[in-house]
Amino acid sequence: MLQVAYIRENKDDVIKRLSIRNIDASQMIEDVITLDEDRRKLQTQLDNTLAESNALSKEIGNLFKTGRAEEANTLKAKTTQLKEDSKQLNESLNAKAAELDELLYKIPNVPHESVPFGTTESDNEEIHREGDVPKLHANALPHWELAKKYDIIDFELGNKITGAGFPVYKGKGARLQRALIAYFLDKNIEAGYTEYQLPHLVNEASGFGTGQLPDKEGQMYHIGADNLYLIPTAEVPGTNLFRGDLLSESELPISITGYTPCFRREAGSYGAHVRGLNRLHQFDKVEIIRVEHPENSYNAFEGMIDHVKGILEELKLPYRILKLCGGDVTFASALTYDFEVYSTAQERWLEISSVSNFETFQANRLKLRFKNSDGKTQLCHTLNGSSLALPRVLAGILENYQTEDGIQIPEVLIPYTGFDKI
RNA sequence: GGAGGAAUGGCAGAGUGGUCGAAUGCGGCAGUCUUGAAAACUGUUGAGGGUCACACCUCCGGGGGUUCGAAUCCCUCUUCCUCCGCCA
Repeated sequence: MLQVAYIRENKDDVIKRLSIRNIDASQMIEDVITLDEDRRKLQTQLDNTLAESNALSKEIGNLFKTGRAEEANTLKAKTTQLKEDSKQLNESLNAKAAELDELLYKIPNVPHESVPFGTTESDNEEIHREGDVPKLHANALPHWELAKKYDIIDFELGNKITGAGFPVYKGKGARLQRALIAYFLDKNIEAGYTEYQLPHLVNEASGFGTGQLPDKEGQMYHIGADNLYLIPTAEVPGTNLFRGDLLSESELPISITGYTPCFRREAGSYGAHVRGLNRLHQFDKVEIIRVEHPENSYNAFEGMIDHVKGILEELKLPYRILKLCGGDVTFASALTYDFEVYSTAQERWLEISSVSNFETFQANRLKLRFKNSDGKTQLCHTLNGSSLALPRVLAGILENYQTEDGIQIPEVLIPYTGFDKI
């Protein structure tokens, strides 16, 4: 959520930069400013009314104490009207504030100045490409065929016990999966991240904190009986760890990593290009999360990009990095780079990581602040990225490392798997 | 799941109807002393809104209520602790 004070002071700039997302926010911004003015006027009126009745109450107390009950009772009568006024003012104030909040929830983050204009993913800007696409043998298969051939992932079993999009990993498939998780976590720890094990269910307040609620409610699985949500990403519990905190400057930066399963409803997305591991309702992911000093957040962002690059290069997977255009950058993000691995057998790129700087957008909702060197409280910047999302990395490995007589295991993973071939 | 107790500032902990945004201790910050540091001493130290700055307003787990007035009384929710039951 953008800060009202920021909108007020940078009105034209906010409108201009939101236009990079291909939206005309001028009316919304005007409305925010008007609503905010109204809200402050009501607040002042309410404050004055309360001040008056506070003063009267104090006087009444004194009168009672000095035994002048009659005078006190006269004053009491005067408070009735004030009470009525403040009640009404309070109601209008709440209504106005709710209206303002509702509008603010609808305004996406202001993109970073480097974000290119664009309307769809075809306008994303490729900024880096690395690794050679292997030449596969004539009988090369897509990963869902390989999974069946080597009996390492069973999609039908998942259908039986849960439904589509809940694969069952078996034997070496399960071990490879576990190896990847351990390898990613170790790489992250080596880079200075602290490992966390996080809850897989979160409450409503957490959903609001990172921005999944109220807008994207339909993307999360909801447990009605307990009013909890299954996490769509470790970002939600991981970032909400710091909700409401007022940190000292010396506590920054905070860098954490965690492995969690992720649950996404992905309503309506069925078809050829979501086959196999390409899109699932449950998948595993290792996430990196940072809470940063605003002055350092873009350094941190670059560091996260280099870190993910390093992992992909060790795995020797061909990948590219896209800078997302205004139309594709997510609601809460100011700048997002996507990593994609080339799936040789499918002849297409698969997104395996998304690294974002949210600047103060999440921190404002989370009330995540720090005390700066001047002793002033200031919002932190939050960032996160996948390192990495498992299924598509697995798809990439299976497809790119396949040979006529089996699938090679990337060298760095062998110590984790305990075998070098499937 | 049943019975009881509790929730106060960064932490510990007092406060049971007005003078309480809140004693005291620890911690933090600044200063004195010191070559420097420690110790000691002195001062200072919650958050949000509002204002040019003051004033002023809100916040004692969340929400609601009683009262002229609530940290304090009532209702409700959440969380924690103790005991019992169940259990990986």
